[in-house]
Amino acid sequence: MQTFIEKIYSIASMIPKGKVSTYKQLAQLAGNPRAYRAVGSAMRKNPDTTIVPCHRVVGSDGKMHGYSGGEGIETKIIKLRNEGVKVVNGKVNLDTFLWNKAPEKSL
DNA sequence: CGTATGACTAGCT
DNA sequence: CAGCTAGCCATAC
Repeated sequence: MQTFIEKIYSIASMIPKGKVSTYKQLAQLAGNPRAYRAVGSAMRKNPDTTIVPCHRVVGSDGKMHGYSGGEGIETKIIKLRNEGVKVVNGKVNLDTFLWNKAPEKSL
């Protein structure tokens, strides 16, 4: 059993390209929907952005709160756009880019 | 073990 | 809509 944070890394690392997830979402998948605060701490201390695409993690409103890499938010937005995610007004349309942990086969 | 911090979220003004 | 407060959890010191 690793720390809660390590679990977060594992989940965050499996977020598909062109999709984003929220801190609360990760907390839920980790098993602690109330630990979204710890999720943010994990991202902040993230050991490697290459294995932990924290730039694909945004807030509940699709808004980004911070980023430890590059220029910070700026870099985060650029990375998302490079992944195909449209960032408008510094926010992401969760209705379109929110990562569904269970991609339904039909809709 | 207790205190302090943080990339959060929801509610109120 | 924007700004602030309170509640919340895990980690670091």
